[in-house]
Amino acid sequence: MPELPEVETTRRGLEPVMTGRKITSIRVAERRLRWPLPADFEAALVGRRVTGVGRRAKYLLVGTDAGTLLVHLGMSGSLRVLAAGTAREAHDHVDIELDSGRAVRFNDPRRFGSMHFIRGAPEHHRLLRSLAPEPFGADFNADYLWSRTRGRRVAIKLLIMNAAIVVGVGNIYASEALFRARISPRRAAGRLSRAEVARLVGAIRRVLAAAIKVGGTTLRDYVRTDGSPGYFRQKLFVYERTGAACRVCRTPIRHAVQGQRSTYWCPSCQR
DNA sequence: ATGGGCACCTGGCTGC
DNA sequence: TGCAGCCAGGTGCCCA
Repeated sequence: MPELPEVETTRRGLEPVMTGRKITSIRVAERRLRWPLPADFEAALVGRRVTGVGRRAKYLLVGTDAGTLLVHLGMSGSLRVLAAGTAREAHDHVDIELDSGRAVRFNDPRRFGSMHFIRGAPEHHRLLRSLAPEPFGADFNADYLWSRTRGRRVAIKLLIMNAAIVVGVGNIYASEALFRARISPRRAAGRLSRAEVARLVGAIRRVLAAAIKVGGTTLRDYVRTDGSPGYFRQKLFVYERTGAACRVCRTPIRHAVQGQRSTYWCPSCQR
């Protein structure tokens, strides 16, 4: 699902709805998420006041006066804002009801998503402490990516999807960023030139920013907090376009599997 | 350390 | 119509 642009779009939808509100009740229909919800999950959250909604990598961090609710959307998760009491549908697993009369509802058909309540500093949580720099952060730059690619034989596409190198780049935006940087996804990371590395840093930033602007990419399950889709799908150059004409040079887009994930690229534009 | 592969889960689509 | 097989925005963990 959701890569950084979809998670950031969700964050922006939740922030004005949740900040300053008190959590009046938590209704759980399914505890078996990627990690089962603990027995004290509801009690830990009820009565807490939300201080803000942040994001780290593809995680949402709902800050409260007593700890942080950590949410991951997995492959198929979404969070929607509804009136409290709206009838539940398939795969609606958790409702967070607020004192405004609204509810934030977690839906996730595949249940690869997760929720945790963290009492201490979230950055020390095991799921967050080893994460690489944010793509929009000053510490993600050409010097950094240059040093992290040297000596690496993995394909560059797999490297930029590695959350120990840079966070937020998933299967769609990895292919799209490499197209925009004119680099073949199959190149060994360590063989990229300095100029190519610099191009790639810029391309990752630009494609993620452009996707955030239009609410992310909806392929199947993802929706924004108001239920509307993201519109970046119309701007994809290569993802899921196997055999179609490259939008730049008309060469048929190619497909291959890397690390058990589909990769798409233009064999003419990308070298 | 690095690289490769599997597992978790449900639904939608294809082809026989 | 039924069903097997394959594919899908992620990532933690295990093995060599």
